[in-house]
Amino acid sequence: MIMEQNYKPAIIEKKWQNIWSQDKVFEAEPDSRDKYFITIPYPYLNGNLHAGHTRTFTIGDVIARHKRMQGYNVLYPMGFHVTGTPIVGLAELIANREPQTMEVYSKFHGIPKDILEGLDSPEKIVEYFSVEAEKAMRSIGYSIDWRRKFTTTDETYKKFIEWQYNLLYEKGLIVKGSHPVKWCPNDDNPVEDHDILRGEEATIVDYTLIKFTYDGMILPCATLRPETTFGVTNLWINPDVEYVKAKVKTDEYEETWIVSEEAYNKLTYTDRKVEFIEKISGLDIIGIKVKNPLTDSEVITLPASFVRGGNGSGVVMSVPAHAPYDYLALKDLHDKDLSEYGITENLQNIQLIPLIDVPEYGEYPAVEAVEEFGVHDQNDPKAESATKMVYRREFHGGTLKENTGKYAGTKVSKIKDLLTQDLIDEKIGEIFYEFSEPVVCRCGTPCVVNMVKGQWFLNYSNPEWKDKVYRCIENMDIIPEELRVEFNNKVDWLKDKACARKKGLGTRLPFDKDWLIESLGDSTVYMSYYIVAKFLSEDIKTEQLVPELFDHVLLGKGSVQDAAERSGIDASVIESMREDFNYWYPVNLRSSGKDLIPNHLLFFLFHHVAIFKEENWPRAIAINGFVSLEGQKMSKSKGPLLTLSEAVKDYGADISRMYILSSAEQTQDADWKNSGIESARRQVDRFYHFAKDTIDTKCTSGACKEKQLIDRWIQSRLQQRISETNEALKSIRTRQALQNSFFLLLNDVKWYQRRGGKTLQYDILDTWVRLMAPFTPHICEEIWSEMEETQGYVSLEKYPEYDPQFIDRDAEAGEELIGNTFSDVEEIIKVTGIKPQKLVLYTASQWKSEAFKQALELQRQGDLNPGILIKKLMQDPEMRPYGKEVPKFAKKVVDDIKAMKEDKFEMVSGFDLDEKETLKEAINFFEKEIGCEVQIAREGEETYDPEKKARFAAPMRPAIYLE
RNA sequence: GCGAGGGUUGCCCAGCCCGGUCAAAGGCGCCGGACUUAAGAUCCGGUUUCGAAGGAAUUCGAGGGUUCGAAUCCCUCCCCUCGCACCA
Repeated sequence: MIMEQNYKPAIIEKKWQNIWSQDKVFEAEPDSRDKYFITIPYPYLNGNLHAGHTRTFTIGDVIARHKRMQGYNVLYPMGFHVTGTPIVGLAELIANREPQTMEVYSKFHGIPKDILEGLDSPEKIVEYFSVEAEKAMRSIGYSIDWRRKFTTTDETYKKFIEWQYNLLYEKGLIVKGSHPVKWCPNDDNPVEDHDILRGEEATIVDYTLIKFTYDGMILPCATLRPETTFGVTNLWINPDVEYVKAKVKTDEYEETWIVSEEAYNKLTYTDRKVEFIEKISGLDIIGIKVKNPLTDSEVITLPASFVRGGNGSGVVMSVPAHAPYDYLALKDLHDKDLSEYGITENLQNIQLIPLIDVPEYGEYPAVEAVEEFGVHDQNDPKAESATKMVYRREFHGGTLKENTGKYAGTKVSKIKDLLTQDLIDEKIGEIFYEFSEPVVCRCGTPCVVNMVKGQWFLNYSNPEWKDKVYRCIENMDIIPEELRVEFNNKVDWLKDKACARKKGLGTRLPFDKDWLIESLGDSTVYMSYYIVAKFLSEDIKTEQLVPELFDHVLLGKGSVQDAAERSGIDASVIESMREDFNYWYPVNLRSSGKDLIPNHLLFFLFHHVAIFKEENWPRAIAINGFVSLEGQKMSKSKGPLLTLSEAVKDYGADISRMYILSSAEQTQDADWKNSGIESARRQVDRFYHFAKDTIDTKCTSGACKEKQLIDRWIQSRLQQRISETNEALKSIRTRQALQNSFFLLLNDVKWYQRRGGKTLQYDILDTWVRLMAPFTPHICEEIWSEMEETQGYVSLEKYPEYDPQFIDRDAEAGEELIGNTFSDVEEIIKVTGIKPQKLVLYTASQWKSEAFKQALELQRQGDLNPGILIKKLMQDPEMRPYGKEVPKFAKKVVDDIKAMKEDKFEMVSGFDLDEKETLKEAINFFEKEIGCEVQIAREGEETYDPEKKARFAAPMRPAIYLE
């Protein structure tokens, strides 16, 4: 078959996809080769695959193809994620013909209207999008082993998930507890982010409640800094706020609390039982003496208008040594007559109690900050700045003083959780949740924090579990390496996670069937399921997937016979499953978008270390950035969106791949632009035409023919491009890889042809096609099949590898001499405006070359300086005749050499060609390019030199005469 | 606020770890030229400023500092993006 005149991606791509599929080229089976198991997170099917998927999946495919060509047995599988609520929600929206959804899914997801209207149940949605997703991934040429695909609602997969959750439960890693959620009292339901009218940004903050006591009752103070309880001098009560006396009951106690009315309402939503007793005025509890439960000291309650009933409990601790507001408020009361509150004592006698040492301040940070900022009183806006400054400095640099007893010396940044836990244990403190800002539901009702009780949690805060994860990360490659610290931070930050839901698709918790397993929790170790999945197409029934089977296949527990007996599956089949697992596991690389770091990837690690032996823990994680569309964020539910299939339809698979791979590196975000992909089209086109030209002219390998300087040069260059490409792919830098394998190499090829290179054209193509195959596999397959001396699939060929024997420093230095000389000539022509009639190039005379060599030699020995060089040169009788010029030349040479970087120095000192001969070889090139007669001469020889230019010649820098 | 990443020549971005050939790779855009009946594609050149001999001057978020020498190292500041959870 003859290659088409013009590059027609659609035809070529379809053709090769069919051939790969028919020939099962990417169906991986264990064999004697080393294996490489690469996975990317399966897509969630509430829409079609888009440009974001295109990036992550294509990166995965490039690595898979690269490793495969490097001789690894590569497994790149794929499945579909459908568990959770969004698909259920989408089905409802479609069933209700919700206008925006219908618009977005027909316009951006490209679903024909009649089909879209039929997608009114979760099952139909899953069916439709799984078919579309597979079609899309095949259309872009991913080298996926499709025999292993599955959907997370498959009954067989549910068996696998049940097995996993039972295992975690047995290991005590799933525990029951309560957790706070945003709650609308009117709807009597949790509010999700899109149900929120105001306060979308709000987070749930955990305050510590300190139980001050008075006359058998409790005045709880909410604080974010429980350690300051040691420094409390008084409490603040707002005389204008309504307070409530109430009975508060938990499993452990029954107490009487006094809190603001609003706080009382909030308490009714917590996991405490509260019973209203009576309303009281703030006035009633001002001027009383309460007991600090931590220090047992008695402090007075004082009036303060800044206390808000809606904030915390409405009772506030005052720590004037460290809180500017408290200090200011207290100072304001100094001269006030408080007899109306029944307070007669002199407040000036209240002593500030410092409890934190911080380098920036002395005894009383709040006092210093107030002076530093020049704050007048508590209503001065500068009070806020002073507060922030004190808090920040204390949090980062502060340690607790002696008066904090056993906590003395603890860093402020570490004290909160520690102390709060102790307070809870001693029953003098509790946790109280509150929003960081008010939250209002869509229905207009202010939301509260509600405790959901009896919730199942994955016990991620378990320190032993975390330690294993840290160890796992330590032994993994994190690509790029800078993110390692981020992973460790996130492990540190991770708390217990609710792992069960009432709504959505998924698997029921095997030990509590009222609950569904949360959808991120069922996607943590499924990479092992790909290995099992291959066997399930045979006649294995769902019921046969008993725990003993998974125990044996995935963990090596129990005997084959036992597993066979329990499951009723042939022992031989179970044995192959086990062998396959042993062969493919662990995961060599999981490549993913950066949005999954704090969730999926973390859980992926946690569950692996919990379930598998250390030898089966993941080996590497790679991270890539997002994709935007012409500068706009994509959105599945609102648009804009570019689907994978639309990109392939409009531009072709190879061009789309090339574009997305070259537009951004690693964690950088990519912006998909029309103008960008248009130019990618032209690039691929150039490659096609170079190949076509080579094939049409029926050239064959010139490897055995005699080589010119330029041939040796391109061979050498090619090796560098190969080396750089392989290096870049090693750390998943696809942009850098393409930069070398395509753009820079293309420029090299252009120079090669311009310089008249011909002999190695076929050999260049041979290497180039293999080099490009992971990126643009279809066009490479097509070219490969048309080349004279090739056979088989380029997808399975050997990837080019760096071969130092082709590195040719002489040729590179020679070409550099020619190139530099040529651009110097061009610049002279440009600056002078001369229309060249004749060009003479004078290479440096013998003595200069000799001096240069000696200078290089001295540099190598490490003692190059002008003095030594001149001395050494002048000892040489051959140099004597040039005695006047030597010192000046020597100085210049020394400067030049000193400024050289290592590889430049290596290249220059390795140069052993005769410059005159080198330029002579390129004389045709100069004549063609400059368009005039060219002579090459050497300084000092009898030659045409009307303007005495020859004397400016230096090694690697010939003098130039133009007329 | 906390954590992570980033600000380079019209744009996208490489270089920064390991200071010197860095006016700074590559791509895009734009300008000019060649080819062509023409357009496109392709190829060549230019794209901070000055320059009638291959040169020089000023640049790498801002300001300081270290150094013979800084886009690269140190300090301070400004600005941008992302994550902060029970949602996939």
